[in-house]
Amino acid sequence: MEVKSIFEGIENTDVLKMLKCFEARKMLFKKDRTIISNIINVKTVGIILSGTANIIRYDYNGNRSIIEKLEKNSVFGEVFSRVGSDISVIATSDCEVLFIDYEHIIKRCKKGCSYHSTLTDNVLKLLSQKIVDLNERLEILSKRTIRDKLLSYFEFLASESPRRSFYLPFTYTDLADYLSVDRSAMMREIKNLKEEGFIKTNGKHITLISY
Amino acid sequence: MEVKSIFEGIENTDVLKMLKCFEARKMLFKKDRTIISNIINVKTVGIILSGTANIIRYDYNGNRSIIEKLEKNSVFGEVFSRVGSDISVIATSDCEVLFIDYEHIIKRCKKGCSYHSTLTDNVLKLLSQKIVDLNERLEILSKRTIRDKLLSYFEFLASESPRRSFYLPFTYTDLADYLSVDRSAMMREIKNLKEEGFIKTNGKHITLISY
DNA sequence: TGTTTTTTGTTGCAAATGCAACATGTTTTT
DNA sequence: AAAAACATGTTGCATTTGCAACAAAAAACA
Repeated sequence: MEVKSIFEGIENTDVLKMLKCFEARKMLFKKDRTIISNIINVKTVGIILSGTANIIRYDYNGNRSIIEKLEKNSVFGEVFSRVGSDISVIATSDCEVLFIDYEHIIKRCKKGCSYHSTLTDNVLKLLSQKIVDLNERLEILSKRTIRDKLLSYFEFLASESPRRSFYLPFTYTDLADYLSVDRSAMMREIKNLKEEGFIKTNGKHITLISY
Repeated sequence: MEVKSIFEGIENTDVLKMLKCFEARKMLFKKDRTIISNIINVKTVGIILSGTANIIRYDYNGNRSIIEKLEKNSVFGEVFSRVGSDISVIATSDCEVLFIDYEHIIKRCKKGCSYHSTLTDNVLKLLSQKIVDLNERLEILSKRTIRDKLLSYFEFLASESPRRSFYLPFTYTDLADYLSVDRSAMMREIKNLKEEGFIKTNGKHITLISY
């Protein structure tokens, strides 16, 4: 079910041909650099080949929201956002990004590249995965209280690892932006959760206590 | 860019052949009936052919969340949700739904149906559209206050119509569940917005005032 | 290494929100 | 047409949250 790479099932030699046919561009970004900003408005899809990045947005109050965490094989682009919403994508580690024009993916290749349809299938899987991720995020944000948002997200992180413990994949400051809540209020709630025996923390290592 | 239907670009006679090849099932649902519930766990994708539906979830406090509003050509299914999140899809009007096993869409057709790839392209577009919708929803839910959530959603509705006025596509009770906030608190905030001259309302008809 | 920047941890206070409980109005059902 | 079910509108009050401001710890940098 999982697709390991957008090129899965395609021979290396064909990959190179395809990249040319698609006019794909591979670019490198250093940590903290902007990958795309709201200024660019091309129908281009980006695929993270290595490294990590965040999709972020600032509202008019200056509040930052981390819309999405991107990692290897994550897909992003203006095509997926409504016009008018100004988001940017910032590298959180050095990354390699492949850009392909959306039209090349959507339209059948006139030259009849034999592997085009394999790639389309792979993109389909990556998009499905993205939908799963967005739904996960929605489930968290639709919780009404900070406590429930925290527990919901922690539960998700814990489910990824065998024990009920895990490392926070970002700083507490970023976590607040990811949950769309005030940081100090979130810290207060984390303290409450500790005092009430729901969690234990040691820096970014968190353990869920099952009563 | 917009795909009008999952069958766009495919001849009527081919559509019928394809439906057979895919083992697609068309089903009818009366208003308020459950289309899928958490009990079913098949890797099946549903496509709304006509009518409307909501994806909803109840949390352990009994709070209902409207996760997503589905209309013609909307795509939904368990494949798009993380396991363990128990969502259901409820028809909000009589609807026709087409079910296709995810595998049939993802995998190349061995029989070489000539139009299989056209359908894959169409599904790709529908999924892209779904991602746009989910991002829209995320943008709203990531707002920190009820006021900002309301304005953000109203702005979206207004952008769809030429004037800065529109009809709420659901009841105020449902709106609260869509924004994931308490209904009475939301009503209070709507009153405030009216008193402060940001909006005018007449039942479900709302006008944004541009100062 | 020492300096600067960022992150974590905390608190008081004002504002926003959820909750409970109603009254009233509207729609659906029998 | 009456009854039942649902939606809208409102309020007081307790709780939660955001905001501002600060100290201490940790990390990044020069």
